[in-house]
Amino acid sequence: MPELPEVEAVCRKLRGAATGAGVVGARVLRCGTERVAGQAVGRTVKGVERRGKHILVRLSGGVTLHTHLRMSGNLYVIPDHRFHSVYARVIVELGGGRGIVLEDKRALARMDALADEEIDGRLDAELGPEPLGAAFTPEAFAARARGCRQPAKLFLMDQRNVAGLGNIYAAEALFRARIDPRKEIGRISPGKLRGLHAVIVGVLSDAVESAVAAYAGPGAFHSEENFPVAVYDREGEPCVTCHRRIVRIPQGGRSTYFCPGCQR
DNA sequence: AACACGACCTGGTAGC
DNA sequence: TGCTACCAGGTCGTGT
Repeated sequence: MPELPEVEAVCRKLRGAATGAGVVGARVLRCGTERVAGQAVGRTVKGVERRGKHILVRLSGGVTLHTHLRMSGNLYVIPDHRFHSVYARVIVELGGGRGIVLEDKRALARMDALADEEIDGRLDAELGPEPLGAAFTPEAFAARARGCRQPAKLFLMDQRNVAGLGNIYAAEALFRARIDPRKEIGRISPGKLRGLHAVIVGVLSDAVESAVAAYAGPGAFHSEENFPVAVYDREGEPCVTCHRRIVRIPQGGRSTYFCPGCQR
């Protein structure tokens, strides 16, 4: 599920619920990383930050709980750490009996405990600018794209170019910008590239709002009631603009959806 | 260096 | 109804 907007919703909820709480224990269920227990206990939650799709729970003493939800993870506070879903993978026990639970049906999500500098340095090296941050300017985006041979969709999915876009919002942004996902990013006109930059910001801003509104914690993640998806998972349906059928093609081992009429 | 592809995991569902 | 096959909002490691 989680791309930047959903991860942002998770972070905001977690920040409100966990900031100030003390960590009194940690249990790694099924599999996971043992360092969480060793490094986190006895510290206090100072805050929760997001970088791309990564969640950073800042603890006292310069330690960060780093979580990536991958495809199907979720992270939220439960009132009693003894009562958790069968899909819980890590439980961080908080003072007062509450708990932060990392939950994932597919067991792909990861949590680890690291020194602040270590995780910050790693993410800074791996990730491009925050698309909703000041560093994500049209000029920086164009500079990154210049000379690049990647198809537009793969370029957007690459976290080194923009941090936080995934399969859905990359497809939606390309639809709004009317760009064929197969088109080499370096061959897109400056005007269209500027338009793409703008719709990335627009799509993600809209999606953050709807994700925050829709995200309840356990279970419900979906923001599609609020965020209208034009092409994603709509193979064969008529395009909302030109009524041609949406098609699905494989790209980088994933499904890309687009309108062959509008996106050129 | 750039790309394709399988691996990681398990659940949901379309189709027979 | 029951089984199978395929698909999944992400990333990493390996091989070409």
